[in-house]
Amino acid sequence: MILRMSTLFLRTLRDDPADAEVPSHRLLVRGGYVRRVAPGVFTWLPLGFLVYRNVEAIVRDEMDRAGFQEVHFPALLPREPYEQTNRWTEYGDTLFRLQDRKGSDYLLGPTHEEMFTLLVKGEYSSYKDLPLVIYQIQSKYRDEARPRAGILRGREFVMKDSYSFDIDDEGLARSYQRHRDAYISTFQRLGMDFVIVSAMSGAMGGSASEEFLAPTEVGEDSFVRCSSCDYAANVEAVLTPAPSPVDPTGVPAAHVEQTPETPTIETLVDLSNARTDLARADRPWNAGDTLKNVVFMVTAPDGVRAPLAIGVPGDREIDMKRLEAALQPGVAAVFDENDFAARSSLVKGYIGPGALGETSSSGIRYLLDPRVVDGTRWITGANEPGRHVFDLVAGRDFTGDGVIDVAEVREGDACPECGSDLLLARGIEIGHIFQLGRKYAEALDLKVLDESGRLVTVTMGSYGIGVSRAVAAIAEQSHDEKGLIWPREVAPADIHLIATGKSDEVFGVAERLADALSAHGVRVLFDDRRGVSPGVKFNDSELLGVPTIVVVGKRLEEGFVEVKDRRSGERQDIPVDDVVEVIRTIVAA
RNA sequence: CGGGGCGUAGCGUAGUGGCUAGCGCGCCUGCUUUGGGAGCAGGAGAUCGGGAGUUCGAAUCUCCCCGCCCCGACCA
Repeated sequence: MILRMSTLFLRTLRDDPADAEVPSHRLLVRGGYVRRVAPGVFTWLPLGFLVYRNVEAIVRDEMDRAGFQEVHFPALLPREPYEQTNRWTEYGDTLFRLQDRKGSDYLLGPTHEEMFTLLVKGEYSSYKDLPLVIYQIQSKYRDEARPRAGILRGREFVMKDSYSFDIDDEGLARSYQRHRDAYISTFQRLGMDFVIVSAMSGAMGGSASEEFLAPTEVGEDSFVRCSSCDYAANVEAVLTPAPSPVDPTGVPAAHVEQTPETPTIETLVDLSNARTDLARADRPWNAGDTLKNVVFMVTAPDGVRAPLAIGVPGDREIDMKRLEAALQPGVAAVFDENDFAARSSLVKGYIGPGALGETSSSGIRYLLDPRVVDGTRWITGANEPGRHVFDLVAGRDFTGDGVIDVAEVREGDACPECGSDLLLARGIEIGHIFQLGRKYAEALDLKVLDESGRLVTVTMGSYGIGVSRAVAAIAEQSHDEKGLIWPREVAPADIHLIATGKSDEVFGVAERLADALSAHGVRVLFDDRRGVSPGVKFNDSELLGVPTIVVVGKRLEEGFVEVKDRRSGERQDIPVDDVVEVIRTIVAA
């Protein structure tokens, strides 16, 4: 393959596009790989499409190797199946909806659980047909509230989604593991740095779930990994280990104190330390000694609203993402002025356990952070303006209605597996595998006959890879200040051959070199443009990011061609006659 | 949906009521140049996001609408 830059449909930009912030977006646009068509909607140009297809080919190859079978659904789907699983409603504004000329409702598929389930239902009816895994690589549509970062988060994107169908949980576990293994090989071949983290299964429902994240600063997902063991989890799924109960013997009885003008944790701590009668003997009070009670209004999918109070140590905020994940499919919003006005027992800034709990006068469900174990003593609200209660002991003086693990996760928190420090980082979600279970099979009545002739509901798994997103994630992980640096497996070409100079000699040698390499299966991007200055060609080659750059130019007089490694910058002069062999070796490595 | 920023040629931008909307990149023609985004000369390319209004006169002021970017909310 020879791509000639003299005729290639490509225009690189000297300036960064004004609307691109993250490196992958900036470089993919500057390098002429993609162009924006509409918010979150992009066109792949020739070089970009080559990279995209390489990524897609690797994903497909690994699926096929695993024994999975490819199908292809339409992107345009009817409303009915999504009505049956309630997702026509649950997906909300994110769903692209449209109508045909008769006024019938359609949608552009955001994901295809329903369609796969119905397809299998229509064809299979026996346990002998299972297990089955089918997949597709298809454009997905989600009307995101805020598309961002170029193709990293678009409204149209390509996803590989597969679905497994098994008769029992053991089978599902095996299908899940086959995907996990296939994903590991896939991302390794894509040349990506990735971590596998425990995840919440989210809106899809289901149980076991892991995400494949590409660590990078621009990632939208936060995750932790342990500094010593191999524990890793999305922050939404991090488990906070509960400390052992403390013996409260010797802690004075709870006592209410006047604490005027202390509606915040900070003012409360300051006042407690400033008052000699309240100060601790051994050390100053700090925010972690206080118990902060935050009230939310939770809206269930059926629209029913109920308040929920959560008690966390005062030095921690509640992480809204963790809260949302814990409350799925309910949605939480912080109490607003109207909510407070309707609940006179709640004194904003001074809410305490005394007014909370299902058996209390308010009847508000009250859940506690795992750190609030029996015997721990707290300073907390006394449910009257300007008053707090001191030495309130969990288990002795108050109890919650349960535990909820939604406080913010911080670097240095204890690993739930081994207790070492957790490290916090960000990543791009490039793959997600999870065991759906029977949610969709039940909703759409997918059953097969088992060995004893009884109808049993099939159990399913769902597994996605963001194919177009992976292109951007690779760009994000693999670039420098000059441009992109593609891993060879996904690069648009193996070598970027530059002919530079005036002489026909140089161009003639380069032509013959391009032919020879191409004949050996080396993919050549050939800068055969006449009259373009060397600086432009060098800069373009660095921007475009083909892994090996070969220059036929000045040193040809002495019989040499330069071979440069894009990533390391290392260059070597190779005698003309040896170049083909040297490059073949590099490409094969 | 809330907060902030912005919309002038393919790209990046200047221009706060007054001549024909300026510049750089890119593009076209000619000559020169050829190892780090070349030089000279000539040229094409703009309904100044859209609409309404104020005014003798609007890219510039007012109102409405549309769109983009960032942060938050939301989201496999």
